[in-house]
Amino acid sequence: MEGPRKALPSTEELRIWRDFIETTEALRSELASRLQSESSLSPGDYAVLLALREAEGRRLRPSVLASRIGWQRSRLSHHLRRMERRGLVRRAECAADSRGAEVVLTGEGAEAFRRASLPHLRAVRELFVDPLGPAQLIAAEQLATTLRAGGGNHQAEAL
Amino acid sequence: MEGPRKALPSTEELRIWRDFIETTEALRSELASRLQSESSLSPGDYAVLLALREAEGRRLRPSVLASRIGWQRSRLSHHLRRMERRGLVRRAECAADSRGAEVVLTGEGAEAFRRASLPHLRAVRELFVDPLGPAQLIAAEQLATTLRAGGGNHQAEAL
DNA sequence: CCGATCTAATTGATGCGTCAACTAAAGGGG
DNA sequence: CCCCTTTAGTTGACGCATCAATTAGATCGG
Repeated sequence: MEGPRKALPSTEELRIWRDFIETTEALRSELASRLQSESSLSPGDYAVLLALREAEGRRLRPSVLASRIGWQRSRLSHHLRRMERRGLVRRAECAADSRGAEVVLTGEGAEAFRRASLPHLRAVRELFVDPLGPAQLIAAEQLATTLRAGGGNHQAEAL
Repeated sequence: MEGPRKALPSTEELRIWRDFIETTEALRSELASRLQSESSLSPGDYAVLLALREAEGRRLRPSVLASRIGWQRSRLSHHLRRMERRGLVRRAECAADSRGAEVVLTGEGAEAFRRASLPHLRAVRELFVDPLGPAQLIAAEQLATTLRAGGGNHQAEAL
C-alpha cells in the first residue's frame, strides 16, 4: 500500500496543465471584463441578481441565496453591503425569524440584470460555445465531470 | 453581413458552460488552498518564486519578471511589497538603470519554494493529470488551444 | 546642454474573498 | 422558565487585483 507511487508530472503533462489552467483563467477574466464594461456588473453581482430574479417574490433569505450560488455567508454579506450601496438590492426584515433578513431585488437591480443578460450570454456563445463546436463541447462536459469526481475518489484508479 | 446571427446559447450549452467554468474554478481553488496550507504560499508567491528560481543570478528586473509571469507592473509591485515583508524576496538597486530596481530571491524564499514545490506538483498530478488519463489530457490540451484561439478570430467560423 | 517625451516603478483608492470572531435570536431539554 | 447549544447574519482584519495618478530617471531631437 506504499512505495514510490505518485511520481511527479512530466514536463509535457505540466505544460498541458499550465496551458489549460491559464486559458480557463483568461476566459473567465475576459468574460468578467466584458460584463463590467457593458453593464458595470461583476460576475458576483450577476450571480446574485440571477438568483434573485429566479426566486419566488424576487427575494431570498441570505442563507438560501448563499447556498444557491455556492458562497459562504460571510462573502455574501460583504457583497450585499456593496450591492445595497449601489441600489441593486435591499435588505428587509424577516417576518418568520427575527434574527434573519431578506434580500430583495430592487427595480434598479432587475433593470441592471436585464441590460447585462443578453450581451453576457452572447459573449459565452462567442468565446466558448462557438469556438468549441459540438464535439469539443461534449469533451468539455466530460472533462468537467472527470475533474469534479477526481478530487474525491483518490482510490478510484488504484490497480 | 448582418441578420439574426449569434443566437443565444441553448439551455444545454449554458449548463455545460457553467459546469465547466465552475469545475475549473474549484480546481484552481483546491490547488491554492493546498499550497497555502502546506507551505504558506499563495499561487502568486509561487509564480514569483519560480520565475526568480529560474532566472540568471536569481534576480530580475521587475518589468522583466512581470512580463515573464504575465502580470501588470502594478500588481507585481504590490505583491513584492508583501513578499518582501515576509522575507521571501528583497529589492536591490539596479546598477544599469538608476530608476530601476532588481528583485532578488532570498535564501528564505528559495527554501520556501523548495518546500512547496514537490507537494504542489504532486497535487497537480493527483487532481488533474491522474484523473484525466492520457486521452482526456490530450482533449484538455486541444480545448485550451481552441479556446485560446477563439477570442481573436471572430470570423474564423463564418460561413 | 535643454526641454519634450517615454519608460520604470510605486502609490492610493477601491472592490473582491477568506478567515476568525462576534451578536443575537431560535430551539430544546431539564 | 432557564440554560445550553445551534443557527442567522454581520463585522474586522488582511491578502489579492485593477485602475488611475504620480515620481523620477532615461533618452532623443535640436
